[in-house]
Amino acid sequence: MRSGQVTIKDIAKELGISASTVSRALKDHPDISVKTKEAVNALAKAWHYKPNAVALSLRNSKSNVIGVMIPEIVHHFFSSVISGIEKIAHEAGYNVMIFQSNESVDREMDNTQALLSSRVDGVLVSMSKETKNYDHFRELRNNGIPIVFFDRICNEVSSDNVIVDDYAGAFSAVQHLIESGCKRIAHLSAPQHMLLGQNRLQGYRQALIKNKLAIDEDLIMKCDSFDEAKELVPSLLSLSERPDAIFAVNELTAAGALSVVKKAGLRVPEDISIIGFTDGLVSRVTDPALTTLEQHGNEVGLKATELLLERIKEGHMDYVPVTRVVKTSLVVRESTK
Amino acid sequence: MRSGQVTIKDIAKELGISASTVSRALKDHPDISVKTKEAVNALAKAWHYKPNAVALSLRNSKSNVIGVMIPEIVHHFFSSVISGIEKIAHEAGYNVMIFQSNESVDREMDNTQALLSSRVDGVLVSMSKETKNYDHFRELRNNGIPIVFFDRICNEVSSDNVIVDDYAGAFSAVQHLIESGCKRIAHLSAPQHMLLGQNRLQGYRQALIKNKLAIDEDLIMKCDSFDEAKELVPSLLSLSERPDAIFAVNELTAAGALSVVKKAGLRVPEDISIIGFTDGLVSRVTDPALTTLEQHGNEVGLKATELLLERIKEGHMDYVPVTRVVKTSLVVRESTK
DNA sequence: GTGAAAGCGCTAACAG
DNA sequence: CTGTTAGCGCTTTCAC
Repeated sequence: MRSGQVTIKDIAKELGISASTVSRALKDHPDISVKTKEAVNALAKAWHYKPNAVALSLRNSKSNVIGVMIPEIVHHFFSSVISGIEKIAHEAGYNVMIFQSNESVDREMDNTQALLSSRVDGVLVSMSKETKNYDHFRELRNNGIPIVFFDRICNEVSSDNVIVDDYAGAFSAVQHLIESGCKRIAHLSAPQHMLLGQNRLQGYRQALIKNKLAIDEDLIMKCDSFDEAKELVPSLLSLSERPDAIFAVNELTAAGALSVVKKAGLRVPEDISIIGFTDGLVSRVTDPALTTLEQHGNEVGLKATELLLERIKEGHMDYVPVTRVVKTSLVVRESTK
Repeated sequence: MRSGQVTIKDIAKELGISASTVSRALKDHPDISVKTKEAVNALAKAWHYKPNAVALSLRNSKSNVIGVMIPEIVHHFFSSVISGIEKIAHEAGYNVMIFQSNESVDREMDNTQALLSSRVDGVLVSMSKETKNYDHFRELRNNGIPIVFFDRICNEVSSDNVIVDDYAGAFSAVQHLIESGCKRIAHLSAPQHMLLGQNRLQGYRQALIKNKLAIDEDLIMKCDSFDEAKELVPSLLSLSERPDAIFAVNELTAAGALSVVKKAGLRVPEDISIIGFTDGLVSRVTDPALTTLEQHGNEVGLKATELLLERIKEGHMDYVPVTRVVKTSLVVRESTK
């Protein structure tokens, strides 16, 4: 067996013909005689010939690879996005390269260099929490590499976005709580420098306003993890007028809140209703199971990839960016009335 | 701005020198004059020159890419493995390409073709449940591409493996139950055509035997999902001599069992202890929180990648395969005594 | 119908 | 110290 994989040249030599003829035969070029084609194809098959994608990339200045940069893979939302990306990409003949930023801008910038070096045809990005400077993203654009941001998007770089409808989702969550009779609804929120955090808080506020309920700033606090909920929710419960519902910015926070509420001897949902934005399967297994807003990560991945592949196909960078929105859906389980 | 990215040629032309000089200057070759080096580096920086990894791959017959093929990304265990892979790979200057099989052999074979075409330097694989024929993996090997299997390994192909110590993990889980006073321990198991399923069952059996407890086949059933647990566990509880402990093959199954047990009015862990193999964060949020066997997916990814990179470095295929084992650890929470 | 040559970007051997 | 050449694998004019 040759060292390395079989090349067109190997086949050409064996058959006593030229490499170009083999190349044409393999792609069924009309000029080539049936006899030659058959011989070439037979040998290619017998020898397990696989076109060298690297050589093709170089020749065509097209790698058929898309890069994905996310904060962390170990996060149900992101892994479902990747799953969607991988599906669409492979259907279209693209391979997917993964880069984690681990919420660090430095890693993000490093990764961008790797993305640039790899000559990926396009990039899907969800920014790190730390990112405040966007030059590295601009550099991708400047090099003709289209970007689609998803979830954690970046308004400062002209590029396409796919986002979850955080505002509407939050609004509908709170609306649901209100319709079931809740009046004092607390919000455990994400940091406000993230668009996502702002939008969810806005949805919360607007739902209260629309229903003519007072907004009590004491009922709003930055709290977005299981442990933080364990730490901070007790203070909510000891308010003179304690809340009768909690809207949490993600499901783990909701689960933390649930656990605190139960430990305090309060019933869910009778005394306090709880609802969370979801990104995992935690909500199904808590007791009671949590009512949530399904974020459809998979869908986000699909949409973002479709958009990116379109941009790649267009082949130029002077397009008008669009923002596509994936709707959340309310999944009512047992933690709300 | 040029179309496409800056090349060595662009820099050479601008500076009126040859491409090879630029190449050498960029890698600080001792032959090149300081003046030239400075000029080249300055321009390279100003023009944001990035070496074209595709051209390098072609020239060196080395892509610096490793391929990862897993059943599903949306699975906490697998995403933590990928996270470990990505970390080590990027530290070593490798990029990571992701391929999902979705538990389908056909996709697995397709993906293998893509892996071959992409000229990846090595592959990390966790097999699909469906895979019974291993020729596609052999083809990778035959083409000089080292494989490291992890978790769902394949004994029929001569290659390295990294596995979780399912046997010892199961053994220690059951031992823990026995030490806390349980005598009738049920096992909700994975399908037995999977090595993992066999090993966990064996660990269970051996722990019982070692402790001179009877093995009751009625207490062993194939049941490895949340929904299946909801469906099948009631029959366990209605046995004339009902179990006083349940050892589940994964955490979602354990969570399902927990939910059934509680609905039946039994207390956990007083009446029935529950323990599960873990791969996620579900165990922390159930009530009571589940005692589990931590599988250290991240560690599996690290180890597998280290091994693969070693093989790639060795640069030949006549090595003696090794199997590395990642130990599980017992995390005692509230669902056992 | 088929072959020769050139080029994608880069580097290493060989020449000066 | 620097340039020329050739080649990694493939395709695509341009010849014949």
